Amino acid sequence: MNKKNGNYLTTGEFAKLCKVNKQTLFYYDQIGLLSPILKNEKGYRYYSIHQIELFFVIDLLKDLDMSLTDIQLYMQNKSPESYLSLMYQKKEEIVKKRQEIEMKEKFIEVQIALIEKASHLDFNQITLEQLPEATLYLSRNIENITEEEFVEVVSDFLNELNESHLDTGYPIGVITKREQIVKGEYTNYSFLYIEQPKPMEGHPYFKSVKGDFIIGYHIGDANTIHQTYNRLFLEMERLNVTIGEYVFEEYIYDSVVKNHKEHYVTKIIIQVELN
Amino acid sequence: MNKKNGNYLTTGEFAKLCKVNKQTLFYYDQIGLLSPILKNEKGYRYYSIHQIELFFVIDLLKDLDMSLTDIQLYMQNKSPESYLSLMYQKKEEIVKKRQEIEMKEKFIEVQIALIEKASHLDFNQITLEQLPEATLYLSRNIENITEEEFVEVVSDFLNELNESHLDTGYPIGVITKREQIVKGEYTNYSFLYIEQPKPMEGHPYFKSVKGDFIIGYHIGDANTIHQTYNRLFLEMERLNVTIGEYVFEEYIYDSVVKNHKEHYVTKIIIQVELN
DNA sequence: CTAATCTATATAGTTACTATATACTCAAGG
DNA sequence: CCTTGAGTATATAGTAACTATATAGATTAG
Repeated sequence: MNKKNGNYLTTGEFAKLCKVNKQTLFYYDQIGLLSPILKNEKGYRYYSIHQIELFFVIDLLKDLDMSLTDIQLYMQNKSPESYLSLMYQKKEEIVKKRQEIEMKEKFIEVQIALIEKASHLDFNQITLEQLPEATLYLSRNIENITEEEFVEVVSDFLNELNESHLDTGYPIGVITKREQIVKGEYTNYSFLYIEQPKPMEGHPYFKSVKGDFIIGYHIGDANTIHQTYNRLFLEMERLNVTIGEYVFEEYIYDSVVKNHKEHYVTKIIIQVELN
Repeated sequence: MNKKNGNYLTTGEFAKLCKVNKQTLFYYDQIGLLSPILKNEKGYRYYSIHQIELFFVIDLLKDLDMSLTDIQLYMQNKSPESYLSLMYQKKEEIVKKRQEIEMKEKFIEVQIALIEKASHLDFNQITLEQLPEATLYLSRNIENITEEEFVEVVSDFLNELNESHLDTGYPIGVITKREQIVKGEYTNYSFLYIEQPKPMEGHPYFKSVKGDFIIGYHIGDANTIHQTYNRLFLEMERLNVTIGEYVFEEYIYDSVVKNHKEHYVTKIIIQVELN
């Protein structure tokens, strides 16, 4: 019996249809997950085209993070009823997975937009700008907070971002109050924030900002940031503006795109009042 | 120096934020992929919250099937430019991935609908039904075809299904011509087909069917199907209808939901002419 | 009839974790 | 101040699901 009456596929052929390595099919046969419908006396395996549907289901379940052991467990006791309940369960999982993919797609788009924008900036320029309304997703207050509290605030902050399907890709920024800045306490932050172009209605911790801002860029590690603040203060004096309620800092280039801290770039946005 | 001035996270804390095993972070540090920004004299690791963005990028790239070695290769020579081109490339990949997920979601929905429908059928009933127009995606002709040609036809058939983003989840059916059926050659098929509720315009190999059909179900292995055909012929005689041009066969229950061939169910749809 | 190409089994290697064993460090309570 | 329990560290072994390699037999094309 070689290849029988036509409608049979060898391991190599079946592997090609499944778009998978031949060894994988040997492996599946070995563990008894998917065996050819017949083996001839020489040990040659022959698959039927209908088996591709079973392979497709296995592949789907695997994609949905089901282990081969668990798949086999299902396969050993399959029935239309158990298949149906499995599919209902996997339907929920795949919806979640699709949403995650969509968030990641959005993340990539935002990253592209941000880096494109950054490449057109002159980091030596200090500008006075009137900014339109922008919405920021805020963390709880982090002033004079303990170690454990800080961890919890950050944890809640990031989890909520995830669970509410908010936009990701924007950098985590920090907000410092005027009183800290004038004391030279540049790292005594009050809030963390992430920009949200499309905020969800009725969600807490959103802050809208607009008005006049002095914008400058600090190149280098955060511990030399006072130098850049001093340059900004000089410019503010020259322009006859005074510091407003809040200062915002966000990374333009960080460890994601630069190898050395000396090349990191932080955008500093100082709220100001015109006199 | 323990935990420094607050804004540092221990390995365990950072792991929790990243939703990942602590060991994974040790491993990433070991291979130099993501190291904490500082280690104290006791070897304790301290991460900054900003490092979560780097972790997120690593996680994203990993999700898009990039190996840790390749990610590291990128990380060793990163720049805004290379990051940008990487993101453009990954954007294409994630779009493809989303489409695949969407197809699989559709597959699950179709499977649920089919099994739900099947559970309401009486497999002993033979019915004469007038079916509305249905569209079938057809393979090339497979009559008297060689082994290699058959493999290629099936391969092309399945590939096109995939590449054209056609609906999946419907079973692979077979079409047999009247002349074969009357000779008792029930396995000399002419085409493979898959139902397509929403066919794409201008696509070749689509066949629309409607009219009168005798519908019955064969329970058991394909090699005993002649028995069911005989039952169907008797019923056709009783109803005074004669066999039309084509006969369609498709699995209702197969190896995906049943363990034994004796429990497989094949739906047989015989085109008929009323007299 | 022979060479190229397929098939098979057996075994070792790989990736990215994951678990375990052992030891050190630290913060909190009695 | 001491202890206890939780956290940290390293080193090493184990795991899942392949994937590659080596060796040998079978089949097919010219």
